[in-house]
Formats: sequence, structure tokens, C-alpha cells
Amino acid sequence: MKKATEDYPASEDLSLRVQRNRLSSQVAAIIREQILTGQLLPGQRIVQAEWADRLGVSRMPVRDAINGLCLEGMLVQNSAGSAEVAPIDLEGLEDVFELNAITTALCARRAASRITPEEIAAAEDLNEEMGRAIGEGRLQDASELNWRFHRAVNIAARAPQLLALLRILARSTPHGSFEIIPEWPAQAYDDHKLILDALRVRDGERAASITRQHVLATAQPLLQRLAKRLSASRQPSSPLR
Amino acid sequence: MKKATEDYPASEDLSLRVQRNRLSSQVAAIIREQILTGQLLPGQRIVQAEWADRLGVSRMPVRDAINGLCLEGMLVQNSAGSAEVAPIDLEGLEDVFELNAITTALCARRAASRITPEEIAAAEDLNEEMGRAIGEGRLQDASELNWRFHRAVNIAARAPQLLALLRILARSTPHGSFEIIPEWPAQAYDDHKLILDALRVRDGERAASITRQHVLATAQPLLQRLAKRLSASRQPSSPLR
DNA sequence: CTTATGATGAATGGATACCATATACCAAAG
DNA sequence: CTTTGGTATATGGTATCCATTCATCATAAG
Repeated sequence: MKKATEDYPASEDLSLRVQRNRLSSQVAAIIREQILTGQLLPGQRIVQAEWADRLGVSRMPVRDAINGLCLEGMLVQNSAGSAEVAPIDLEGLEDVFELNAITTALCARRAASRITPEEIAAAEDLNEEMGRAIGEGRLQDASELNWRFHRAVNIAARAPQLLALLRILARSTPHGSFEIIPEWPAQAYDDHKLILDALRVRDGERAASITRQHVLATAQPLLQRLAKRLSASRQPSSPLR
Repeated sequence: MKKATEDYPASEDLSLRVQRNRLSSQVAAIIREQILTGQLLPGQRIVQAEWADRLGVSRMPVRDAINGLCLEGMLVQNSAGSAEVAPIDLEGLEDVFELNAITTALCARRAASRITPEEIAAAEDLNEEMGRAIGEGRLQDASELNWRFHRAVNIAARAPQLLALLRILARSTPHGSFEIIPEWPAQAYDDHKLILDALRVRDGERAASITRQHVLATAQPLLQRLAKRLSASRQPSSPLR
């Protein structure tokens, strides 16, 4: 049961890092969500005190959230330090999707040489469970399991820097492929099996290439939905601002 | 002289965003530096109060710095929230270098269609000034000008999301190519001219491909230096931990 | 002697109050 | 109409304080 002294002060198991819900991350999630769904438009100022009231917390977690969102590029700060929603460049977001795919692929490549049989088995379990969820029409669950599958592979790459980037990339792009692309869940299930096959035989290049395409496939529909949402909320309020 | 009312509440000119030196970013820079030079080793705990004393500031800017460094992946937080230096995976860092090159290349591609003649001229000026600095042996200045050249091109891409990613990528990797690769300054000057040529004729693909190779070329020497530093500081202190 | 249990200490996220500073806004003066 | 100057506002930072939570250690039980 582990030496228990201090070979690894804390980071003994990166996979179970629960990230106990800090208020700041909840606040960040809310704001991020509103930006990616067009409820909060580029140029909108984000005032700490306002959001603090609105959400019933103090200024501090809001401040932390804003700082994080600035680092992610969702907000920008003007010279005075006040934050506003960053302009959204759809073409640039396309590039971000591509980077997301590339980074995930790099993780898969590293994972091919580093993943353990147990981890492969665990990932396979997740995928099979996802398959069942899809079969039973539980899309929400399936989406969650999909997320956990990819996370499992990414963690198996044992590259903390890549993992951090991936987190940011994932947060910078809209989600919901399972809900808006009817045939995607089934496709995802099959793709995952191919990825697992490649990992099993430690074929990093193949794992990477499949992963890249797999992730990239969701980009266009998601971007189109975002574009629609953005134009939909831009029009009614003011023609051009 | 601009309408001056409120066409653009704040983000009127992304290029001059001065980022007035917040204490938190200074603190972050110090810690980051110590990690990337091997003075602060993976596993080291970062205690807010300690660094607050040491640097003569309050806990808050240290806290902000730690939060930022966690997002960047330089630190990891254990379940209790206490932060420690993330394990450095050199192969993973190699991937980060590649991502840096790819992202910079994507920026160059976007810039090719969006950059203005004035911006091209400004970038060219920077490169020429860099050439002079190199000729006169002012490596420090040259390095700074190199940075500004790339920044100018990246900003011309007008993709805030990419810019944010690039900032993180740049911070995640070691620097100093001008100092440790004797022939690099001259090479950089020439590469920059090629990039400018491609931008001038709006050949995005060529600009991207040159940029990618240009950035990637510095990876190996920098990684080797980091590897040396890490093993150098790991040995004397304690055999394995 | 080893394992389980409980208690203590340390560090964090968060709340609150306060201040100096720098910007944005607005109104009056040229 | 433009410029100038003053005021209000929001921010980063400091200083405390607190509840929670984890790590460590000592003790008790097997």
C-alpha cells in the first residue's frame, strides 16, 4: 500500500485529481458558458462587483475567475485592468480546434509508448459503457463517458504540460457534438475502438492520426452552431454596435 | 483621430496592450524562471506565505501567480489545494515546442491574409534593427527585437484566442536561443526576411511553413540545455528526491 | 511490532474592509 | 466643436479573520 512516507509529496496519482470545486472555477465556468453560447457578447465588460452580487459570492472568486479567463483568452483586459469579453474570431477558433486535435493526437502518440495494460482496459471499459449509454439513448451520460475516455488516454501520456494545454484548448472551444451531430455517438464509439487497437500494439503514429481526425471531425458543426448563435444574438440587440 | 466615443470600448489597439506590471505577473515570472532554470525542482512545494515574505508582498499576488502557473501547467495542485512544481517531462516539452511552432505558423497563415502594408513595414523595421543589433554584438537587444518581430506578426493575425495560446506556449518553454546558438541570430534575420516576403505576397502556406521550421529549429538546443540544468541540480542536492 | 485511530497543526480558499491609483466620464470653459 | 479639468468608478493590493481540509504524528489496540 505505497511507502506512504514521501516519495511523492502529493502528485501520486494524476488521474484522480478531483479539482475540488473552488468557487472561482464555478464562476469561470458560468462566464465561459455564457460567452460560448452567445449570451455574453464580445466587448461586454465584466465587472467584478456586479458578478459577485449576481452570484452571491465575494469579489475574490470572481477576480480569480476573471484572471483565469484572461489567461485562456476568453477575456481581455484594457489598460486600466477592467476586463471585457474578447472578440471572437471564428477563423481563429477554427485554428484552435485544429490545435486541439493536434495536441490530443500528440498525447495519443506519447500514450502509445507509456500506457499500461490496466489503463487500456480501463479506457476500453469506459468506451463500452459509452456504447451502452448510446444504445439506451442516454446521450448525456454518453457524452460524459466520452469525455472520461479521452481524459484517460491523455493522462496515460504522462505529460503534465500537454495536459494543461489540452485543458485550456478544451475550454476555449464549444462543446456538444453528441447532441448536435446525430451520427456522431456511434462514430465516436468506433473511432475509440480503433484508437485502442493502435495503443494496444503501441503504434503511436496510427493512434495519433486516428485521434487527430476523430477530434477534428466535430469542429465544423460546432463552429457553425456557434456562428449561428453569435449572429442570432448580435442582430436583435443592435445592428453593429 | 478615431471617433473616440465608444466604437470599441477598450480593445482599440491590441498591439499596444502594455500589460501594466501587476505584482502577480512579476511574481509568476520569478517562479517560472526558477523552474525553467532548474533552481526550483519538480515536487517542490510552493507555499503562498513563504513567497509572500520572501518577495515582500502580500499573499494575494502570490496566490494569483500560483493560480496562473497552475493554468499554464508549471505547477500542479494536490487535493488540498497546495501547489508544487509539476514534474517536467522532457519528451512532453518537445511536444510543447512543436505546438509552439505549429501555433506560430497558424498565426503567420492568418496574418498573410490580414496584415496591413503598414504592419509589414513595421515588422521589417524591427527585423532590420535586429540585424544592426546583431552586427554590433548587442545580443540582448537583438533578442528583444526578435521577440517584438514575432509579436508583431502574431498580432497581425488578429486572432485573440491564438494569441493567448501562444503566450502560454511561450511561457512554458525555455528561452535563450540567441545566447546559446552562435549562428542563430544571423539565421533568424534571414528567416524573418523570408517570412516577410511570403506575407507581402499573401502566401499563407509558405509563411506558415517557414515560420514553423524557424521556430522549431531552436527546440533541440534549448531542450538540451534544460536537460543538463535539471540533471545538474538534481544530483548535488539529493540522489533521487 | 504493526496497524488502526484519533488529535493537532499548517495551509488554503474565501469573506470582508480598506486604500491608492488610474481610467472613464461628464461638464464647464475656451 | 474642441479642450481641459474634476469627479466617480473599478481595479490591484494589503491586512485580517475564519472554516475546511489535509498531513503528520502520537497513541492505543491488535
